[in-house]
Amino acid sequence: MSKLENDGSSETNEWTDELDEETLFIVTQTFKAISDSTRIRILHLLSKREYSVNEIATNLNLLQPTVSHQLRFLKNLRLVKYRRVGTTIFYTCDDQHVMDILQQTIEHARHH
Amino acid sequence: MSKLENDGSSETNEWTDELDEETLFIVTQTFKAISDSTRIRILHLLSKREYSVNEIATNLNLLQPTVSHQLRFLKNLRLVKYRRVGTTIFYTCDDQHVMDILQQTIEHARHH
DNA sequence: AGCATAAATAAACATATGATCATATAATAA
DNA sequence: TTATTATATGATCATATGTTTATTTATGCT
Repeated sequence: MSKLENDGSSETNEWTDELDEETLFIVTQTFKAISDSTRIRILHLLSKREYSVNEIATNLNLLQPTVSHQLRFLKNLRLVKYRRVGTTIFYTCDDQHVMDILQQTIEHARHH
Repeated sequence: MSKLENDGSSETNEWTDELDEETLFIVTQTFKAISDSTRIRILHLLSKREYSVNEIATNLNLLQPTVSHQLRFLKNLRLVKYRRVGTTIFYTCDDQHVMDILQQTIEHARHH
């Protein structure tokens, strides 16, 4: 039996398994999302409460289109979601796993 | 008192604290290291046991300079370490925190 | 020393990425 | 409908990143 197959007859140790293309893609995309300082600052801000695009721009001293662009990136990866109130759009975090990893790593970095 | 200062008179909630530049830099660098498919494949391979540069290249079907290049990146961030045996250099993982996060995220990605 | 093997480095190139400026769209109010 | 506000989108540009080819360095062997 090739090591790419698995008939279920034995324990599967996921840690030592080969990485398939799709998994690899998801993982790279996930980490790319949180490997840019602007996106990290946005996510970190949103971890507190919801913010509108303009509020994010003001708070982080960024241009509105910059924020909008990065929010689209985060939205495509379903890391944030939004709700509309009139012409204003409020964004919030939508992936606890990623936020946990981010927070974990921020604390790890601070302690060094 | 500015919010950048802290006299220790109150509880410090690190989650809501501002992100200082240095922390931000460390975090971005850390995630950049694991947001490239080649580096992920190398780290994933090294999670099993130590490998020489050539073994990595052969296993992952990469050119030797490509592997060497990425290992230097990982070494600079102290994510891997090495030992020399003659002309051969064996690399191993050297950051359990990052390896944990990587493995966590691989499993998270696989389950979707 | 001369040669072979393993790894590192340098230079060149193509591609990806993020910020910015200008403009378009959407919702609301007058 | 027109004006206003908030957000999104498109185009451009500069920079960053990853791979490749060629070469260099380091070690060990005869």
